[in-house]
Amino acid sequence: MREQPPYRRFAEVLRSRIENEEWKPGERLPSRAQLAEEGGVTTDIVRRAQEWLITQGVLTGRVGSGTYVAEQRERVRVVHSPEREQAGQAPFYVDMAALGRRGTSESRTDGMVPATPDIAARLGIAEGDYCVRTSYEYLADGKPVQLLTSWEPYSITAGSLVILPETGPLAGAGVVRRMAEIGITVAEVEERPDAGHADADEAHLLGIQKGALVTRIRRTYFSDDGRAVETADIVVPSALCEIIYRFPVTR
Amino acid sequence: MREQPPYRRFAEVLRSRIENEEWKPGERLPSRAQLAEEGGVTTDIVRRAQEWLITQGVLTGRVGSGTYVAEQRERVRVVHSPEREQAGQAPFYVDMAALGRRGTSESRTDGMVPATPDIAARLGIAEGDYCVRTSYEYLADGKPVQLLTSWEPYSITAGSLVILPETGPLAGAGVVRRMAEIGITVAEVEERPDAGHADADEAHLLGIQKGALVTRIRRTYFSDDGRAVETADIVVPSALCEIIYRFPVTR
DNA sequence: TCGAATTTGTGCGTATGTATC
DNA sequence: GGATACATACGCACAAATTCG
Repeated sequence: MREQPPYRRFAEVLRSRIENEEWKPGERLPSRAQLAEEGGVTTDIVRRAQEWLITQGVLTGRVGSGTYVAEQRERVRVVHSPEREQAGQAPFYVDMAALGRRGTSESRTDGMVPATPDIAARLGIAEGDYCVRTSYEYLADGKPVQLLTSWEPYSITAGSLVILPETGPLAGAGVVRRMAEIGITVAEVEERPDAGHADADEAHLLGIQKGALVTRIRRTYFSDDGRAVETADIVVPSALCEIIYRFPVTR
Repeated sequence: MREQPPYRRFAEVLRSRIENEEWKPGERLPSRAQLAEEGGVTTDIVRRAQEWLITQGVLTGRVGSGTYVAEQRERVRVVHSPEREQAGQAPFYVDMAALGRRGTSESRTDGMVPATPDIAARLGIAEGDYCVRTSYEYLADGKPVQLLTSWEPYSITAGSLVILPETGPLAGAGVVRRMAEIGITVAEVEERPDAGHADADEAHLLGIQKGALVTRIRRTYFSDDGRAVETADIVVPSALCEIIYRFPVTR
């Protein structure tokens, strides 16, 4: 085993000082100049050590302010299972109720937008066909933990009371319940998770570091006649949410 | 919108030259010195541009050899659904059969190992209790696409013929089938996907870039009496595999 | 209210390491 | 074994954001 470079050695020094609670979660570390001085290294070594610990989730940096010990918020467990989908409310609220947390959301319907090639393929409609797009920010105990953007084909809900997902008596009821209202039975759900990094906007909305690991889920609901009735992009930050799929092994 | 830095501008130059098929997938680019010369930039700008395109999946670097246009292999679709689990073979082979590809695997049983705290918690056994650990490398048409390490409590399979997963007549049969052989009914599966990066070993085994995005799945099978009978760590590289969860919305 | 000082973040060039041919 | 090519580490300069007087 070869020797560790200076910045990694200094990172371990910082890590052990944090583990000894010299600085507690949420507290600010001394400036790079001070740490470099007392550690007998250059400020650049300190910077790289902090960079490394930031990617490890030990520290967080705030430009112009300082470097802080990361507060490890408990990860919210969201369980994706057949049972969760059948409740008369959006899946996220089912999860929060199960955890004894207060689940809320802020939504903004962007109105009708033409389908991009990707969205058209996922919904099985023609490119340019209109969809109702809605953006959500899901909060657990008031803190954001997930982002979601959904698209519904205009042709399905046109003229009905549920055309706008988050207005009227069925706000927050979830796709399954809302579609049932207009005579459509949602029978199946498909989720395609993929690893990715948070962009600047997502990081800002979620209160996490830019570039932090996220799971992006492309979810599509299908009716009993096989038509796609809704598709959504879900951003699940690894630091805040734990995703669990649970289903039976049929026999 | 502010101006792009030089390395990003040069990255776009390279990207457009690749899109114009000046260099085709799998081909080697000129050396950094040559690209820098003809582009009127420093070799460092070329290096950063290539680094950026590597993270974007456009290029791959091979130390000592050169920088190559990435060959975008078709992503293998692995569908995690209740139905897939009931077949009498390992889930991966079911996927490959559905895709018309040749699914194979290489495995190595490490024998009995004491359970780490994490594994013990997942299997509901005491820390230090013995498990049979087995490592797999799954191949599609001979190329590696997934890594898997499984742990089974020794207490469950002790004395039976299925104690070693990949020997005997039930090699490759999958956990559900093997447990059935010793009178245990596997009733439920739980999967916890999380975003991550490939370490050097994983990258080497999978033939991908170190640090490439992967989804790590912690999978556990439960018997009908609620006991955990197997748990596994699965590494799914984003560039090679597309994960799909599909299940009914029960009613 | 505003501006200067402080602190973190980004970009770049050089030197060195390491794998390949 | 030498030459070549990419990868890593480091130091410096400057930009961006915040803080505080």
